[in-house]
Amino acid sequence: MIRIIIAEDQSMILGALSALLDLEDDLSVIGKANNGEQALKLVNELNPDIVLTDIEMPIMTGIELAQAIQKQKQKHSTKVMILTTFARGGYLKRAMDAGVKVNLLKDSPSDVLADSISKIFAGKTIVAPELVTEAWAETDPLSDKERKILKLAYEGKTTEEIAKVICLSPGTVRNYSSEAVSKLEAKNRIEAARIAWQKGWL
Amino acid sequence: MIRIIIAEDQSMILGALSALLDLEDDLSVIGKANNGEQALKLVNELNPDIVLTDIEMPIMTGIELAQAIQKQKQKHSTKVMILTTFARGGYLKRAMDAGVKVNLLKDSPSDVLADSISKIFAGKTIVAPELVTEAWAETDPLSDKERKILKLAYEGKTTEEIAKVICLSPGTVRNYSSEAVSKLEAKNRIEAARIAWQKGWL
DNA sequence: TCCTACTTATGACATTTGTCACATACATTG
DNA sequence: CAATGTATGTGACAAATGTCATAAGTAGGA
Repeated sequence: MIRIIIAEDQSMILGALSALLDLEDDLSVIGKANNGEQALKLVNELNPDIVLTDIEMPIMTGIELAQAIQKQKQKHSTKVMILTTFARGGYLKRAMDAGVKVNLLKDSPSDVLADSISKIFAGKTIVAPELVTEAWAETDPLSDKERKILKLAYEGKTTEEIAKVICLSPGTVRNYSSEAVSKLEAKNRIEAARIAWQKGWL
Repeated sequence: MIRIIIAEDQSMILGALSALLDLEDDLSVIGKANNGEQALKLVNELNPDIVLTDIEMPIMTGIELAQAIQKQKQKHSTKVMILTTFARGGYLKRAMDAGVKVNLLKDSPSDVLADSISKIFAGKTIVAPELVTEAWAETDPLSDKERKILKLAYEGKTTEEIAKVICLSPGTVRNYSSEAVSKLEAKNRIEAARIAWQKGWL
């Protein structure tokens, strides 16, 4: 019997996933968490065979969770598997297109889980964390100030107001905002803010 | 046996939900759609008992779907049920106006969901308690054009682009946007868009 | 029919943004 | 020290946005 902990912030999915996986004969969901932090705690308490985690979660992301577990691996033998979609751009997609076998952990527990997952969700798969860190490396090009400025601009604040909030001159605020716009290849700061927002950078 | 169609743009949730509901003895998921348009087509083909839909979807939102179904209700007896993550004031009112029978949050446990479905089937109306407090929020003061303009502006589109999309002159677009700004007592169209968005008017 | 309301449009003007070239100050490093 | 880099600021100009007065066309009601 493979003992599993699931981490996923949307409780609808969390509930559904655990209910469905529990139906499988050789799988048992022994813990559920809404973010990486909770999951980490559960891992240390329960020492499961596998942690199945989403990537985007508040407080502690799936990637951070994977790293934390990796760091203390002498304490337990838990493997981290990341639940993801093919649809994402970048490295992972290219790897998939080239027919690379994504499930790097070639042991039977992860295979069983992978099978179950693909049975349940078409188009979904689980992968080893090492892969995803590469794939997710579309890093935020924004500086700290740029990020803050976009955020405030997206709330409808004027340049003056933004300047006051972050203690810079209005001119400098415009310089940074202009920088951000060109980095994100947007037409104006609103579009830039939207792009950054969608990528989860704000 | 209650026959259900599900509309939801996140395929993860779509899959989980339908698998889960299919487990119930008295429920049968007969169709899945990624947006309101697909759902509407399926409704007309399959005449289900219940459509379970998300609100925010591309092409056609859940509310628009509800309105479309309400409009042709003599053709079929389908009931609409809305499942949403973020309850923003104004949603409920619009949903009710469109004859929706239920509003539920996505993080209600799934047995509650299944339970609700049966009740809806029996003709009852259910609303998530979280929504009731916001239920009688102010009515949307925006005209149709104003709403559309704010929406597009919030995506970072320029006046010119907006004008092209909705087939008006740039000058008129600016007039409407100015109108909207003063109606919502905002400083500029971005702030106006944000206000409207928060109230669930976009 | 006339009146009114609504939609769409224009022009003029002020304000806000976007862009760029260029300073100034400060810290780091060779 | 001199050289370099980074954060910040200024000024000037172009472009986009916000505001307002006003007008043409259209539809509906009295």
